[in-house]
Amino acid sequence: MPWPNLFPQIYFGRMVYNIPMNSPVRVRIAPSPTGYVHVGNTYIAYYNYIFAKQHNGTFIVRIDDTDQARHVADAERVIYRLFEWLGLVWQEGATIDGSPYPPYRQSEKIDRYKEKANELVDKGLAYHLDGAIYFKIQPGDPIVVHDLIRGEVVFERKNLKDFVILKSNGFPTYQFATCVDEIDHKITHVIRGEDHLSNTAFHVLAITALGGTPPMYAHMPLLRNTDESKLSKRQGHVSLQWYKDEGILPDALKNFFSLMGWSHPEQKEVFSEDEFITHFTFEKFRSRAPIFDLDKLRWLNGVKIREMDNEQLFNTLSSYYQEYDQNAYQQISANPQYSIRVVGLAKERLQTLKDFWPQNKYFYNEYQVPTKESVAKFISDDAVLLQYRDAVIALLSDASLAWEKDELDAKLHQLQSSYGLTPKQAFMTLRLIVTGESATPPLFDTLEVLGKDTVLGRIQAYLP
RNA sequence: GGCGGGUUCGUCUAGGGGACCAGGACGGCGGGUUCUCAGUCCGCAAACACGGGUUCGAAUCCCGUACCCGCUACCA
Repeated sequence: MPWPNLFPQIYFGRMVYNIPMNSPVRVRIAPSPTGYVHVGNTYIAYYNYIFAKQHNGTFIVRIDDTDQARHVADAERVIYRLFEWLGLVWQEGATIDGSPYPPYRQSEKIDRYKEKANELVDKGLAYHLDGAIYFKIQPGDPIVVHDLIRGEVVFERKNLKDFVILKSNGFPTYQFATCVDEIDHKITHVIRGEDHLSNTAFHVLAITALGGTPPMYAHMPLLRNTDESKLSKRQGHVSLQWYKDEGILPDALKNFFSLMGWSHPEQKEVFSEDEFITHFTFEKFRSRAPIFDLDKLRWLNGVKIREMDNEQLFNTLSSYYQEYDQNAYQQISANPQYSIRVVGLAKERLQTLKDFWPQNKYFYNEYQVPTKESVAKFISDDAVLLQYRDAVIALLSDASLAWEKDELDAKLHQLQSSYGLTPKQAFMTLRLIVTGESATPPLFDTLEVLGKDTVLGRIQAYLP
């Protein structure tokens, strides 16, 4: 058994406990299976994932389930499913066969923690008290931890108290289990929330006492609500599931995460994950806790939607509705070629995937005849309306008319002026009758996509 | 209370002694495009927490103060 390394090392002329290692990067995220995935943890998970990817390292998912009371059945699967949705790919964990340092669930290594705690007792570095095991803070120099984001953080030992590593019920404390896992999993960089910064002195001490080399740390700021409090369930949308349900794209969420605390060297707001990876560095990372701004996320989501080509977007919408709305899914997927054209028109008006169906269902079998009052706002005289309607029917029924937007535009404009109607009167009326809506894509594009049969059918069926 | 972290437009941020009467983005407001809603383009309002230093010169460096967050659990 190697004697533990109890001494700090010289780094940049100072005694620090953690020094950069030459070994390949290994990072981890340690979610608790509570039944939902917190968006703040996801933010941190993303930076772990990015950092690993940037260094051709390993991203590990470890399940932090020592807290039996909070354990929810299936909750672990929820984590994996949502991480997969976001595109966070991990290389090691309970789900990956052949992962080299199992187990990856803390609940499966309770004996290991116990054994390690007893080892520290044997070495005189910890002691029994009231049935628990305490780690002894030895007197000595201040503990200097090098943090990738905050620089050197100094802890005086006199401000530290002996801490419990093994509870009297035989379970390890979170603090201790983490330290053992950091060593067992050969973690080189711990990227985690700022709420753990104060405890880092313990971690560094415990890891050193256990014979390990403390990893590099990066303590990320905690996301906040609009009132600047820590992002909580009560106020914001903290569940990752919510973002998925709303129809936020993984790319948009990730791009948004990368804008919180970090900024692109060219001040770009919209960029890809690959671009983020090529430019990212913790040195330029702000330690201020950002407020999660849903408006900007929505804007970004709209931009990402518009960046997709029509077919790609159609596929994305199709699988979204397959999960969330069977009726919409059936109708959208019944005729992909048609839907792709609809998507082309709908695209510029979408902020989220969820917006698509309510905004565009009149392109399918969900047409609602407009109320008399809504049409009367544009043409109030029934006789005029009927005349105009019949003229439109005659025009559109003409077999020699090319069913194409420019042609429709030209011919319908001719008709509109010959009837002495303003463009607004003529076209809003038509829009209302054909779509049932007052807000749609440009009228002639809409007519073209809807097709002659549907358009004529709806106009003919309309009675003032 | 002690300890640790933080503080530039409402929000995300750029900036790190003179290039800053502080730049970009979201949101807001106004306008152009137009048959609506969007999109897009143009423009406007909007910030260096406070007080002392250091300096010819401070958003930037130093010291205090205030406020916010975290830790201070046999929670994670």
